[in-house]
Amino acid sequence: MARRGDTIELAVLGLLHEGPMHGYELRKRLNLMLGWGRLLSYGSLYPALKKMLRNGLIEETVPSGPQTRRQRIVYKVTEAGTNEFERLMSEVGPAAWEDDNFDIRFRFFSSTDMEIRLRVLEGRRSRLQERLDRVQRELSMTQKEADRYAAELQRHGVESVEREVRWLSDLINAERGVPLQDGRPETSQSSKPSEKLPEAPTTSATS
Amino acid sequence: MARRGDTIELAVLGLLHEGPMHGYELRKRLNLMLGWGRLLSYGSLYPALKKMLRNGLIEETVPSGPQTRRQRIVYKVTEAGTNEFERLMSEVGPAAWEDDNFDIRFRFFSSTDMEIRLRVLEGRRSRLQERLDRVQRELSMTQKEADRYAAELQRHGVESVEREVRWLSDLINAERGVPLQDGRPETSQSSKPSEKLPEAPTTSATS
DNA sequence: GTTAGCATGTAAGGAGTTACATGATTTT
DNA sequence: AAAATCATGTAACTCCTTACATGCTAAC
Repeated sequence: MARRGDTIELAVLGLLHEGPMHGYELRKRLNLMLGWGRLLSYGSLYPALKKMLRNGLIEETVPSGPQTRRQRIVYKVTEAGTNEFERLMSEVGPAAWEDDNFDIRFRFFSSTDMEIRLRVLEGRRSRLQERLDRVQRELSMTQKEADRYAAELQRHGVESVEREVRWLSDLINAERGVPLQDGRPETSQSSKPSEKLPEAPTTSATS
Repeated sequence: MARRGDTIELAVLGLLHEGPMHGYELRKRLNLMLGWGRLLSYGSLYPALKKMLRNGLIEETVPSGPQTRRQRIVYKVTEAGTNEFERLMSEVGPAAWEDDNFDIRFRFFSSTDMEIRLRVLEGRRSRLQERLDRVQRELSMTQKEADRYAAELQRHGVESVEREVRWLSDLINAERGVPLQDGRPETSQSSKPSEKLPEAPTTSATS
């Protein structure tokens, strides 16, 4: 389970956990956090919502009060939905450290406990590290890329992934409660996540 | 035209331009440059090659010399393929600055002239800038994101895109022949592409 | 001899985008 | 009055991934 397709589901469950919402609103929020890349289309959001309705993960209510705007369908999580959300969030396998999937999970990290958080963070880090190693290894076997643009692309790519790895390391240290950690002094100006963000409510919302 | 699906086609044409190759080899190289993300599967490469064969963009030859390994099918570009490659590379519309598409184009920048390069680079930069503006605007409307992880994700996302924008700016300056440019002094340690990489062979390889 | 890597393919299925379709409400 | 934004949805299509299927060669 937890294949790529469950990404939207996880995100929707997480967002609805913060309060009932209608589709349009959901899409806007999703686009704000989803990968900074492509936008989520209605053509994939609404069918996903219908599917979740069928599976009983969410409920729809059409508010009959004074309608400011057009009829809006407000969704909220059911108990089954909460269970499913917790189940999905506690999956720590490879699927959990895929790009989009990781971002969503991270966004809702407050809903899991530290153990899960650490596993996901470390999983993602080692996945990125592998990628880096593989590229660097294969790069040394091939000739030094005569083309300047190809070389620049490669350099930039490696640098980006390295930054990402440092970011993850900082987060892992913060989770473990390491206040600032010495680290390698030359790269110490890397990121330093907002505060320290260690300890956090271990309670997963079981309302 | 130039929808998402043409990305593989463009990449294959570009690579074969640097010399004939068989599928397995092609895949390896593609994976080295393609987005640093997901790997390209055989299930999408081989069908793509077949399609290009049908369209006459490439030719296959089974080398009958001493076979070290198993039978390998070596592909090379046809004249039609070269034309198509040049046509694709000179498209400067929005599709050209999509993530993967941009990377591929950049990789083969040597095959186009500076005007095209500048348009693609600037297009991508403004696309990223838009994204940044939209997020920052919507962020100021919503409350300040109470959740620490949500906030951290946002911060990191913004920072990454900002870095990308600086990278593109440096490249644009380099293209224009600006040696180092003053810029804002605090962010001057940003990237500085390998050399200056201005001028480049305007000749597109016409076999 | 058996595992690992080279090498090429096909079939089924999933996920999401594009384009279409509709209509209310608010702002200019 | 027009344009923009809110709001929900469907159908067709494209693309890619997964899993399967095959078989050679090199290394252990």
